[in-house]
Order: sequence, then C-alpha cells, then structure tokens
Amino acid sequence: MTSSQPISRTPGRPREFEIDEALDKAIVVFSERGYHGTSISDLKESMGLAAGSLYKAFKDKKAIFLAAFDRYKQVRNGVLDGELALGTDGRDKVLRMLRVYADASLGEAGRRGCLVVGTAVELAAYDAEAAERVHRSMSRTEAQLEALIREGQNDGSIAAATDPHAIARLLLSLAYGMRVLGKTGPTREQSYCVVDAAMTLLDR
Amino acid sequence: MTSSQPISRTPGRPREFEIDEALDKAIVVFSERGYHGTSISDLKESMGLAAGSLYKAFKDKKAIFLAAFDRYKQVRNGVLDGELALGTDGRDKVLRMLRVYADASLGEAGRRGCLVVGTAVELAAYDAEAAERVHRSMSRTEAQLEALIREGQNDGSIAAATDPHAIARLLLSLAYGMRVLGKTGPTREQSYCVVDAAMTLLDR
DNA sequence: TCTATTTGGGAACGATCATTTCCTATTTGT
DNA sequence: ACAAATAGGAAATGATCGTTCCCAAATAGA
Repeated sequence: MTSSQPISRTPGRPREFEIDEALDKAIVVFSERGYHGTSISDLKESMGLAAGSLYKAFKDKKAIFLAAFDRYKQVRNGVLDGELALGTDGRDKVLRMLRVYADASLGEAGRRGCLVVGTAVELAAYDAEAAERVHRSMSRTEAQLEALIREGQNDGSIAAATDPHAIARLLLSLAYGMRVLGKTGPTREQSYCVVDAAMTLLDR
Repeated sequence: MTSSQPISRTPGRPREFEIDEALDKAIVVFSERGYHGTSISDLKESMGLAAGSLYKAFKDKKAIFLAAFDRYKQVRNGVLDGELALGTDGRDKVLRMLRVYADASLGEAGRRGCLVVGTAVELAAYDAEAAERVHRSMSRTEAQLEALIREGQNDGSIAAATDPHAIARLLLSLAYGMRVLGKTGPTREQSYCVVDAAMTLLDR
C-alpha cells in the first residue's frame, strides 16, 4: 500500500508516474548519447511517456536535462556518502572515494559515462546554465577531497608533507580522467592499479 | 612562392581551398560544440564553404568529423613530438608531455576542449568508428608514456621502483582529466601544481 | 576548339527536430 | 452533481536538419 496520509492534494488529475523514476531513465540516455544526441523521441521511449506528458512535467528539453543532471548528482552523492561513512580514517576515506569513481568507470556504467563529465565536455563551453552546474559540482568534489586529506593528516593516516590543495586537485583530475577512460571499457585491474598508485601520493 | 613542380593535374576544376585549412576550422567548431551540437550550417560558416563544396570534398557529416579528428591528432602529435625532442632525459620528457596537456587545458583552447576526449565522451558509446579511433589514440598515448618512464629508468632520472605500466595509466588518466577540468577555465597555477605533484610519483 | 571532368554555390528536398494543440480522462472543491 | 484544473496521448506545427540537385565556372586532354 502507498502512503495513506490524508494530505490535501492539488486539484486536477494526478500524475501517473514518478518524476525521479522517469529522470533515472533519462539519465541513462543522456549519459550515453549526450544532450544533442538524445531526441525527444528517445526520451519518450526510454521514459515511457508521451510528448504531452513530458512537456507538462518539464518546460522544455533543456529543463529535462538539467533535472536529470540534478537527480544524477543526488544519486551519486548518496552512493559516495554511503561509502565514506564506512571509512575508518582520512586515508581510507580517500581510497573509498577514488574507488567509487573507479567502479563507476567499469563495465556498462563505465561505457555509459558520467553526466558531469559529459556536460562539461559537451555543453559547458557555450551554455552558461550547464557550465554553472558543472563548476559547482566539480568545486564541491574538489573541496571534499581536500577536506578528507586534511582529516587524514589530523588522524595521522596521511603524511603531513602532503599538499592538500595540490593533491586534491590531482585526484580530482584523476577521477574525471578515469571516467573518460571508462568509455573505452577498461578492465578492473586497469582502473584499480591507478587508484593504488595514486594512494602512494599520501604516504609522504 | 609555392612548389612549382609541373605535376600532372587531375582533370576538372581545381579545388579553391586547402583541405587541411578547412579542417583546422572544423576542429574548432567540433571541439567546442561537439558532433551533434555542430550543424552543417555551422560548418559552412566556419569553414567558409557552401554545402555543395563540402559534400564534394567529404562523403557526409561524419566523414568531415573523422577527417577533423585525424587532422587534430596529426597537429597535436606534431606539437608533442616537437616538445619531446627538447627533453634531456626520460623524466624531463614525461614532464614536458604532461605540460603539453596542462597548457592545452588553459584559456581559450582549454574551454574549447580536446577532440579525443570529446569523441570518447559523446560518440564512443555507440559509434564503432569513433570508438576505434579514440581507443587507438589513447592506447598510443599510454604506450608513449610507458616508454618514456622506462627510458627514464634506464638513464637514472626515474626511480627503478616505479611501476611503468601503472604510472603510465595514471598519468594518462591525469592528462584527460586535466582536459575535462580545462572546460571550466582553470588558472595556470591550478594546472601546473597538478603536474608538479604527479612528477613526485617518479621519485621512488 | 571541343569534350570530359570536377568544383563552387545556392536552391530544393524529405526527414526529423522540439514544441504546441486538442481532446479525453481523472482528480479536487463546492 | 458540477465546475475548475491538471494529466495522458495522439496528431499537427513550423523550424532546422543533413543531403542532393542543378547550373555556371574552370581545368585537362584531344
């Protein structure tokens, strides 16, 4: 049974699909075909909706894309936070974070690609709205990495000589680079050895 | 004066533009707008050609794109080889190679982006021809990095303990990651500190 | 000079694009 | 029960897409 809270509904016929479920399907198509490579027909098919329904739920194609981007970030941040919560110290959290990116670069998900990287590459150069979201997302991830490095230095798991700013930036590049290489279908060993080698940067 | 060799010409009206010059202009548009984001109208305008001329020189839009990709690789390989020729030892050559990627990630060229990365992200997932070129290009660059690391180990400029395979793969990820970050307009300091930090991986 | 061949350039083509319109169905509030 | 409001869905819309066609211009060979 669904929630039986007698919440006062808005008038009119209720929507028959879940926005987030529809966006999850849009994410798949946008990720593997890009913004311009995805037509409204593609979205209708993958989201299982007619054009009318799409345009009642979203202003236009770009609004669908931006909503999918936001949903993607929400889902990925959830995965990342869940993994970080398992970390024992700063170093272990950095390792777990890199592994999240390495794992996302493998197999079908790897070939599908990262929506942040895809948006940066395809749209950021001339679409201000897309560029702002990309920049926000990347800055946040960079700051998160830097904070984890400082945490590791405080708990002794990461060498004090490590430059948190420079290494965070390096690991950020590495993460997006892995997502690019993921498009060509790397093996698990190829992705993981990169992570292991990068971790030696925290030793001293 | 141009070459005055009395080479026997092919019959018919001679082409009035240089293919490579036209492709150099196509590279700019394809790099910053992507394949699907670039229309034939965009190409006509940027290349200064009419539709008829375009379709006499190239089979279709995809052929223009692939020719631009090949031309891009040729030009970038030229830049890279020129820089590597100045290197004093293996370590210096690795540094110069990373700097080529770091420099390409800055300013206007950085925002424009890398055609290899762009093709990987936008097309590789569902276009076999594009995927093959991307894979070829990336494998070549990875092998080049690995060879330079081995060269450095032989001449003593890179620690013997370094794993050439793993570090080459890491530096490859880093290079493409820098090209992604270049889309958001990093400062020179941001790009260079990543390169400097990565070079410490070769110390031991 | 004539023929064959190729290019330049613009008009024209059908296909597909994103979007809107219109009608029916389903809900809320009175 | 009825009006107002919103969603579902198919058909229609105008714009733009990639591509072809056509004709004048320019070359090589005979």
